[in-house]
Amino acid sequence: MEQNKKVTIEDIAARANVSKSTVSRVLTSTARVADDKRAAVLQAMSDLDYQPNIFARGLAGGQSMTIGVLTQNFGSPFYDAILRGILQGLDGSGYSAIFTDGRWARASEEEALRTMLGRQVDGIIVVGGYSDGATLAKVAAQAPLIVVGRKVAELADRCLWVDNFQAAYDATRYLLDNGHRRIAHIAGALAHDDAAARRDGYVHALEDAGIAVNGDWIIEGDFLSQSGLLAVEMLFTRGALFSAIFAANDQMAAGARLALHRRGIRVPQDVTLIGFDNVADAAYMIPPLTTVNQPAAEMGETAANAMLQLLKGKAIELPVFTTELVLRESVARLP
Amino acid sequence: MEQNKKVTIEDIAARANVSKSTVSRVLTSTARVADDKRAAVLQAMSDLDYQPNIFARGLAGGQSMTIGVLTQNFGSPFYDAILRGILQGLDGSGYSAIFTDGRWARASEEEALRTMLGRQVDGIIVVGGYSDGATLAKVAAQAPLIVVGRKVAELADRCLWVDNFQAAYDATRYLLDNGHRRIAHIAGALAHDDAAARRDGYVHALEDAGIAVNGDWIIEGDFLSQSGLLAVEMLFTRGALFSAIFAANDQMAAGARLALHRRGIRVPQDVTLIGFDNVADAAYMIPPLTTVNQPAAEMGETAANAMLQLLKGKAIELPVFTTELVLRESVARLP
DNA sequence: CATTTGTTTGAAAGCGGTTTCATACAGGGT
DNA sequence: ACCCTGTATGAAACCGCTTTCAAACAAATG
Repeated sequence: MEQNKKVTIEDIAARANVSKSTVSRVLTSTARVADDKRAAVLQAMSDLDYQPNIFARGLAGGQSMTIGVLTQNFGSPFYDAILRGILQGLDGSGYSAIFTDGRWARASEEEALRTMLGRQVDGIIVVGGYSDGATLAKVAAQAPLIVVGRKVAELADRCLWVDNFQAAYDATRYLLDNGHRRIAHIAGALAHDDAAARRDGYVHALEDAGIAVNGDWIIEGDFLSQSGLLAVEMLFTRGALFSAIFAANDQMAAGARLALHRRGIRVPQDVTLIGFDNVADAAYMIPPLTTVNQPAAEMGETAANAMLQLLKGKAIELPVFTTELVLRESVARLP
Repeated sequence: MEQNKKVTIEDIAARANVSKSTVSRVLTSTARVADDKRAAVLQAMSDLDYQPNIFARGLAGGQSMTIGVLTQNFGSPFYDAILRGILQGLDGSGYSAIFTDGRWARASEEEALRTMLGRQVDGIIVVGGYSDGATLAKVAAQAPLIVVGRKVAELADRCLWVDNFQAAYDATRYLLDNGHRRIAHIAGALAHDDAAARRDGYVHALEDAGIAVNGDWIIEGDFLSQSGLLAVEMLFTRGALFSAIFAANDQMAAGARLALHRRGIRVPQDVTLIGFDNVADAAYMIPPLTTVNQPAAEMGETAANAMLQLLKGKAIELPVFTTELVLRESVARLP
């Protein structure tokens, strides 16, 4: 059952009465091969259930047919959606993805990048992360690089991102339009550019509406549910009398929701809640959460396709992804 | 910035005044090397920032230092937790993981397995999936194989699983102990062994309690939230007067929860709800969901470690993972 | 018919490591 | 001294495929 140990190109060559070279040629279709020989080779390959050895190929051709994906915090709904999109986009291309987890720590990220390079990946897709522009630029010099979910100044044309500032501004604006004036914000880890941009969007929307921003009403979380819960507790401790909360992501919104629930505060009748990301679960929160949609899977897929283009040596033009507010049931209109 | 194109073993050899062979020896530590030469080699390697070429190594040594992970439905919270565990377990071992998504379709699964084998992965970890035992056994003959989250008869000693029957039995039993007699079940896709086992556990618990099982009260879902919602609608359509619902996973429980919410039915005051998996979000549902915990990340990590053992040629002894009921706030005690 | 041009094909040289095998050398024993 | 062992090292073969290079042959040109 396993003596089919290794069928090599040579076996195929022998069976088809041609040389290795010819077999290789039909394999890579880099040169014209007479129809009959090509047929013979193909036949032999299927007869012997031939499977080219990726390593030999990689060694000789310099192509690994592998693209490395650096992700953070594997298992978070938003990033996973991006990853799924990447896998989807790579599907059928002959390229496989190898994942490494940077865990939101600069050191492991750089380590991960090194490993990938050492594995001769043909390209690298970086999803989020903290690694600085200079580091990424250096990596980009060694292999095609695409950054998704983040904007890096040094690599602007290789980044796939959404305008977090504008999205947060719009979300806040929506709250204002619904009559809310006392709006608290649960920010993400502010070391994140995304988190900072969202906070800024919130701040500017308030300012533009002529509302004084109260620093006490902005609590920094870490994007995890627990921090959303804690943030609400903190707000109460500070005596904040808010009518609405804008959370920088859905998970924190869920945490906030629970904190409110524990105090018997109804959403949206007593307090309005709005999230960010539109992860799958948001639609099943109680009540279903109004949130800002980021087309995560689509971004991942686009990243993969762009990478494929890059590998073919073509130029790429990255689209700007737009967010949109998904209206559900967690926002109340104030009289 | 990128002319360090390729530092090869030969460069190291030259710089350290030794032969390729010696360099290789210190690289793989397969043979004794004089201390001074070893030092010289090490020095040269760090001087030149040497990074061995994985492909050359794989070709020559037959080791790819890669382990393939076949997953399903990338992005589902439960499976992602397992994947995270795998990554964690592999960390620092020198092995990297390459992921492929089987999408819960037999055909793509087999396709994925083929690709992995073609990529000469050193081992394969299968997470869930439908592929039948015979297929997996065949794969196992070609590379070390570990199956997690599923029990395959042909490969019993290579499977990491939890006793779904017992877990479901216990969960149902818990409901019974709390005075519930009218318990509905939202099953997973029954083509899944897991889903079937959970359903059976539910059925047996009822029978053992002398309660007649009503087929109308068992609705088959597909493990996604939406199906949980639909299931509840279906139950109402069928006129089921249940006091509790046991959902085969947390996502369907969330869907069910929303359906109840829409009808103004309170949980747990009016209807009790219990889930399965204990995904991260379960603790943040409204109310926090009582559910069966499966140590997903731990299972993943164990799978990775077991794989590492297998690759070292050691025998493995897979632990049996136990589930436990996580008591939260979605279950009410009936008088 | 000789010569040029073009196309298909095979031989052979890598790609960068690992591993076998033989050699050189240092000790040990008698 | 002489032979036997044992060990560190280098030379060379090899892993399976890609790719250059040149040869062989066919067709086209004058």
